[in-house]
Amino acid sequence: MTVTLADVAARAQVSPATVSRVLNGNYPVAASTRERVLKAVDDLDYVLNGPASALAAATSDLVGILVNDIADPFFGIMAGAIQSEIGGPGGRAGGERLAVVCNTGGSPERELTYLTLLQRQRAAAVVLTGGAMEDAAHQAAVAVKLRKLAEAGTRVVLCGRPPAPDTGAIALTFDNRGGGRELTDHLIGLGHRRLGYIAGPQERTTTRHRLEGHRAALAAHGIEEDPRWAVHGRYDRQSGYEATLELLRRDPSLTAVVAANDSVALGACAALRDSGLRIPDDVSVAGFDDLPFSIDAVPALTTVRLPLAEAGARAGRIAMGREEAPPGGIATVRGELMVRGSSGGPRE
Amino acid sequence: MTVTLADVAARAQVSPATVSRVLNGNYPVAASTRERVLKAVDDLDYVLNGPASALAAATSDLVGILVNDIADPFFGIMAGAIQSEIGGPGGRAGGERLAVVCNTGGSPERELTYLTLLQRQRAAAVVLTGGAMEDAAHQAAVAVKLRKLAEAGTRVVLCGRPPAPDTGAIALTFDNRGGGRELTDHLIGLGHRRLGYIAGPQERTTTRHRLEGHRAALAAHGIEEDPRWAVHGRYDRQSGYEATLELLRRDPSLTAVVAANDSVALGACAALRDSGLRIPDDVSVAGFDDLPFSIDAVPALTTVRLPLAEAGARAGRIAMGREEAPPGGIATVRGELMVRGSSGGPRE
DNA sequence: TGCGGTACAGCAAGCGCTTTCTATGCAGTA
DNA sequence: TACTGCATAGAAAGCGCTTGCTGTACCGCA
Repeated sequence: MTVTLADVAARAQVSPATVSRVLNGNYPVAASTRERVLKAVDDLDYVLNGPASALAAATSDLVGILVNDIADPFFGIMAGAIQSEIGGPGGRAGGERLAVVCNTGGSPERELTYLTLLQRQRAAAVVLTGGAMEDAAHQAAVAVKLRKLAEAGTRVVLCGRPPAPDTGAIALTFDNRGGGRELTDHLIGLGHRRLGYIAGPQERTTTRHRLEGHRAALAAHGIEEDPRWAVHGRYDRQSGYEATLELLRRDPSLTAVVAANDSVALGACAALRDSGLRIPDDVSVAGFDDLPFSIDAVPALTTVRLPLAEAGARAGRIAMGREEAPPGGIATVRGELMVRGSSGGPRE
Repeated sequence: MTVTLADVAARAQVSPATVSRVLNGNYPVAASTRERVLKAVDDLDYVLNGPASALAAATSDLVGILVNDIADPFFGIMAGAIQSEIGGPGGRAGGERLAVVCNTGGSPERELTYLTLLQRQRAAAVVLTGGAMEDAAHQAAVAVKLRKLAEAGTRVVLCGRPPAPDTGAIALTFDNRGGGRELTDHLIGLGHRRLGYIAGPQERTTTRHRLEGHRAALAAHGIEEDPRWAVHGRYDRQSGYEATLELLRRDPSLTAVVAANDSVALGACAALRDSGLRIPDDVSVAGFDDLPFSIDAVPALTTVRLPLAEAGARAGRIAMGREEAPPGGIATVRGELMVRGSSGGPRE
């Protein structure tokens, strides 16, 4: 049937132990022997049995990356950066690792199940990306899992996600609150006083933090927020489109719309245009994240750039133990305000 | 240390065999015993050892999805659809599977390494998405691997990728040639005679097929292509921007630019605008794929819609054996021309 | 010449699970 | 009462690999 270590050993006239050592390169083997073994491996097209190896060595070369929505470039960019550092194939260092990304679709159950699955596989490391759900029970369940993983020797890193106290997880957190505040500060600075806000899904840390930043800016400038000015939706374009129409219906006098992210902002732009409003002359629009397409919006989107690739790369290195964890196990990654054409002074 | 099957067995006062049977549910176990076992599992927080299980059962619950660029929604959308059908957690059927996506970054070596890694893990199925590299040696190497995988019982499905003859792989192929042809037909129909083409990376089936479709349309209308009209680049926005400037430099009289995909088209739009040209009044632009953001371009992008999610879902079902393979193991998935604002008649 | 040291190579004991085969108990049947 | 058959449960043999420990040469040095 399939070729085993023993087959290779037989062909190379050595013991299985020697073959294993040649393959792992962690024990001295005479050059001539090594060559003989390698030749046999090649001749037989031998492929190591991963599960058997993992079982015997009590380690695995699997690294899991959890994302909320794999179809969203926000996660894709981070995942790509993480994966490239994990070394996967082609990465610089060490044994080859299977860096795999798992799509939770924003579902708490799936998140938990994936964690269990990775725990089952005795993953070498796990990176969780993006905002967390705020349901208390779920958070507790995740915390327990993370602690278990850490105890079992799996390195756990959070990238773009708030810290999980007492779990041993390293956190690279995005300063969503600060970014949101800066963005709204900018709009207020331009003279806006009536700002709509399209928030992301309820019960998500990212959603809440960005909204809090927005409100902090309003408060700092003594602007009282009208409850009609905030709408919740999903993190996608269509949601932005619908929410904007709703906002316009509720209060046509709005002069600016702040969106939870760039995709939502794009939908907002479309809705405004379809409503016969010019950007930014009639209404200013702002996004968040600065995804690649945002600069191509017309006008180009004012937004907050998050260093997704850099943060992902760093998370990947930390997960691989190739970079030291930040002091206290927590680092805050700041965004950068990108002022572009979609924001301008309010109409008269 | 970690809890094992034996620990659970001891606590439930049964043999390890019984615990295994309860967990796998493939053998009659008295209800009372089952409950006792389940309780013990719960009490001890037992988590199955994946590698051990895979070794003993000679099967694995891993399913691999290979993508060329995880940061590109083109792949993200397909991967998400595949994964949701694989069942991963939350999926409808059967035992939980770990659907993992692997990012090759378009590198042949990484593609091969990932295949080996998945082979090593004795993956239950593998789905390869997107265009293939056209290097003969590489294609042969991949073919060999795919055959090996198939022989070892791994189901192999190609999604949006040309068939791989004699490998036993099921192929769901996109009709890139037909789509490209239809798109250019449309532009020619509008009156264009001088069309620039921004192709994707060399040596990629997708690149070649789309370009062939374009040329077939030109030929069908008796238009002789000027060699200056085609430029190769990457599948991203920046590449589209640069290529468009180059195209404009080579021949300012072009009245239309056809891009290899939507991201490239977006870059093209930006370059045209920055060059003081209006779309579509001065130059028409067309993309390919119809990614979500394409409709938000200004003007909205004329493009070819590929049913990425549908194809992915189908590939996922086939990989899980939940849907029958198409006759002959090959199915062609057609695109649909989406005529929007970015294309219009040529300027005088 | 003899002995410690070094450099390899092999033996064999698991790693934690699955599964075949073999009990065992008890109900049903003759 | 004796026997067959079914429903469960357990014993034990691996699955293919890693690794601690045990040789066995052979070298250098005293």
